[in-house]
Parts: sequence; C-alpha cells; structure tokens
Amino acid sequence: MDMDNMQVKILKALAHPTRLKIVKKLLKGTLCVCELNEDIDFSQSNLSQHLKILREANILIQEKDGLRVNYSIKSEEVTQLIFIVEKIVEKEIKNLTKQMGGE
Amino acid sequence: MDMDNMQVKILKALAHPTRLKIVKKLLKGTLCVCELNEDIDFSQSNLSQHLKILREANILIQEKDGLRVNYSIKSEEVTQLIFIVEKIVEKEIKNLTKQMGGE
DNA sequence: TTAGTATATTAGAATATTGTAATATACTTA
DNA sequence: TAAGTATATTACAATATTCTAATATACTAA
Repeated sequence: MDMDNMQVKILKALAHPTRLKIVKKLLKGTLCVCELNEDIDFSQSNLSQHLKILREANILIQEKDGLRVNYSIKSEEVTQLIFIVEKIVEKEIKNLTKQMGGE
Repeated sequence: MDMDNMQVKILKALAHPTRLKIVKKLLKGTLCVCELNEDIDFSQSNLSQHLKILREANILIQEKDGLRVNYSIKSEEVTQLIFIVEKIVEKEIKNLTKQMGGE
C-alpha cells in the first residue's frame, strides 16, 4: 500500500462517530474492551469490529491480559490529530456565532 | 449538528483518495477548477462533486472570478492536519522497515 | 441574442460500509 | 475435563457512497 492510501486508511478509520468516540475515550489512557463497552449503545460484536478497523489503521494497539483485551492509542500524533480536528470545529462554531451576531 | 458530527464530517471529507489529493494540491496555494482538473483521471462532474463535499465540510473555500471558480484551503489547521497524518504514516513505515531489518 | 466555455447538479447503477445475530475463539476456574 | 467469561469473526440485509452520463447553470464574447 502506498503512503496516500495509508493516510486515507487512517482518516477513514477516524471518520465514524462510534470510532471517534472510542478514540476520544482512550485519550485519557488505556481501557479494556469491557470498559469501552460500558456506556456505549451498540452491540459487543459491533464494538469489536470497530476496534479491528482502528487496529488495522495503526491507530490503536491491543494488549491481551488474560480474559481481557486492553486498547490504547498508538502514537502521540493521533492525539494531536484529534485535537486539531476539534480546533477546526471550534473555530467554525466561533465564526458562525460571529456571523449571526453581525446580522 | 453537534461538534462530534462536525468533526466526523471533516474527517470523512478528507478520507477519500481523490479528495485528499485535491487538498494536497491546494497546500501550495489557490487553484481554479480547471487547474485541479488537469492531471486528474476522473470526470469534471466527479471533481465538482468532491469539491462540494470539501466545501460543505468547511475545508475549502470557493471564490468565483468570471467563468472560473477558485478554491483554497480555509484554515491553517487543515494544513496542520494533513501534515500530522503524513507524519503518522512516515512513522509507521519507519517501524515496518525497522522490524524487517531486525528479523 | 446566440454560441461557447467553465463549473455544478441530477439520476441511477455499481460498490462499499454498517449493524445485528449467530457462532467461534481464547482464556480461566472449578 | 467442563462450564463460564471476554472478545473476535462471519454472514448478510440495510444503508450510504461512489462514479458516469446527461443536463443545467452562469458567465463571456461575438
């Protein structure tokens, strides 16, 4: 796979509400699947499928520990990426409210 | 739309080989549709559809100038986002080659 | 006004992604 | 060993995305 496709794979993996939610939960640190499953509204198998996509995109790493499987964010850059996307949206919202005030 | 969905919209817009290519072309500066269309292998209508998605995700801005329509990257953060994704992939590749050398 | 040029939109078939239910695997403990 | 628990995989129907071809719009120039 070439670099462009690898980049698309990362972006695609993050471009889903459930998966973005999972990654954001992991910003604070490692969690096992059971913890990720807690306040989430979809099935266990679905969560597992999303985790696989995030693993294969090299966004998360998996560590087995007995019955449990722990997931964590693989690199600092992924965290930075999330923050930048958040910043872009914050700016958008700021612009929108500014426009509304001026009219 | 809430913040999470806006973030997903941005990531989704970038998560396509053609659209990522378009945005990368625009990293160097503004281009009109005709210039974007040059060494690209798909139809004009398809390019136009991709540009619409990038516009609606607030990634690009459009400026009309007579017959031409110019596109440019809306914010510095988008540029940063692209660089970070590139960095993640570079690191991945470095790790892969390291593993291969060690085995 | 008419013709030409650049870009956008629409419709629809082909393809990809999604979520659920059922099943499988892997580990632990009795 | 068998039963139980946590997680992963598979199959598939439902939904979303993609690209192309055809058509529409918007501007310019004759």
